[in-house]
Amino acid sequence: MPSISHQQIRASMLERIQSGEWGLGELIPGEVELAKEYDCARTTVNRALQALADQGLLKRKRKGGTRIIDMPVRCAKLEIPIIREEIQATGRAYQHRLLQMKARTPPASVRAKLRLADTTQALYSETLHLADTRPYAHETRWLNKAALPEIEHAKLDEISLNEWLVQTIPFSNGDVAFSAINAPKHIAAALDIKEDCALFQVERTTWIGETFITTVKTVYHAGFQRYSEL
Amino acid sequence: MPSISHQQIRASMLERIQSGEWGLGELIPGEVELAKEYDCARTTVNRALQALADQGLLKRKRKGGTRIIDMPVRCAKLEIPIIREEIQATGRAYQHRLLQMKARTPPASVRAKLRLADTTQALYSETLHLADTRPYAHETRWLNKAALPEIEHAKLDEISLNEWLVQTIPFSNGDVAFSAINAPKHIAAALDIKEDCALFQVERTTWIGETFITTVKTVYHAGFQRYSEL
DNA sequence: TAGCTTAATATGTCTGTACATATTCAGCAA
DNA sequence: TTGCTGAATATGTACAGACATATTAAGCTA
Repeated sequence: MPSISHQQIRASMLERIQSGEWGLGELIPGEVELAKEYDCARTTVNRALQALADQGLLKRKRKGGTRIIDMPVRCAKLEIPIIREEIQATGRAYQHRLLQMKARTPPASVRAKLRLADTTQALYSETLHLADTRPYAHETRWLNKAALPEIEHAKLDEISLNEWLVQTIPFSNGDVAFSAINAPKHIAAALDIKEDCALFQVERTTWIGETFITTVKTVYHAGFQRYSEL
Repeated sequence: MPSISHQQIRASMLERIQSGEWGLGELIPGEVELAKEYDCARTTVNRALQALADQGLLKRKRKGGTRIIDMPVRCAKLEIPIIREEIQATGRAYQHRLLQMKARTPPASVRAKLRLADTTQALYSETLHLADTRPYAHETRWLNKAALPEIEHAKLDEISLNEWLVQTIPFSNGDVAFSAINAPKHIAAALDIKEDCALFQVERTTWIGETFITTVKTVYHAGFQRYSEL
């Protein structure tokens, strides 16, 4: 007879939390006691507890014991897919147009994000992504050339700059900010909508270690929604 | 001399992935081999590998081995704090105003979200959240009365409906959608901004098991940003 | 009473072993 | 060739034991 699994324990504990058996901020029994209750090794209970703590439902402290979080903070795990994937996943055809691309001296806000010196130039680009020939998103990007000398040889007419980066620097660190903006004239024109229409905007900056790679603003078509479970 | 920890192994492996030593979609050595390399128990390597797999960098299959993800999907862990906390964290004073609250027959879209029958009534409310007396966010909520009979006795002049729910049903399931909207007239008025200004909107529906609790639209003040690392 | 020291304690984590389970692959049969 | 069967194999996971470490609480001292 197989003994209880850490997943079962985790599920059982989740229920005890959701049902209110273990109330907000309350101290729950120690690992040894729970191990006795579930009739398994302490290691197994530990694993279940750590998972729940990772998930943000428990707070654990040495000697202090484990307690239910007092002020639960909702967390949403948002996936930010590659635009091509996102479009093709809905069965539509993907296209992209490189509207602009040239080396320029970036404005101060971008210099700050990429940690660039005042005089340094960076690669500026604007790309339009289309789904079945209809505008899907508009992307404004600044790229630190020093971080990516290979960029000169990339065939950016075949794959989008976006995707070239994912292939070249697949696992970078980064931050994101979500916001709403009124469409400025040139973006409204590109997306073929009225000026001042409310649009969903994602700003992202990525780096590896001390090297700042790129910062990008993606503005989606009108009515776009980003969805997630929690 | 203490032996290597699973965190160190994890960091080391992350580096090997980021540096490209282990390329996209590539098969990496098995647990036993890595354990030998890092001079530790297989369990320890396993733990590190599982963490990286959870994080979405690796894909593991029994007998198949462990490989680097071929098409990495960026994930942002977004925290959705209680508005009061969010405001007080910036050192400002929090206030809220219950603008409206009454039982009504919800429109079809809300009925669908809360899985309500055509005739059922639900509790409708509008709340304005303020930071230092300035409008911060406007909240429109529908609440399934059947799921929460205790609502009648809640003192909603003392704490916001929002917070009453967090205390009563702290750990529910849910989904969220982020989008941008042009401020409709009544929200523009409440937030004291111009009509049609682009605003960040969060729509959330929560449930426990088969019981649908509430659905809420939160519209934030102009210029609001939701930030996250990835 | 305030401040320091020490013991008690709950979680954190590594080890080595054992067995479970999914998946691949080679070999054989129809 | 197709389909089945069983062996090989990499990960998944449980266990017991040991030690590490942070933190609290109690006891002692000035």
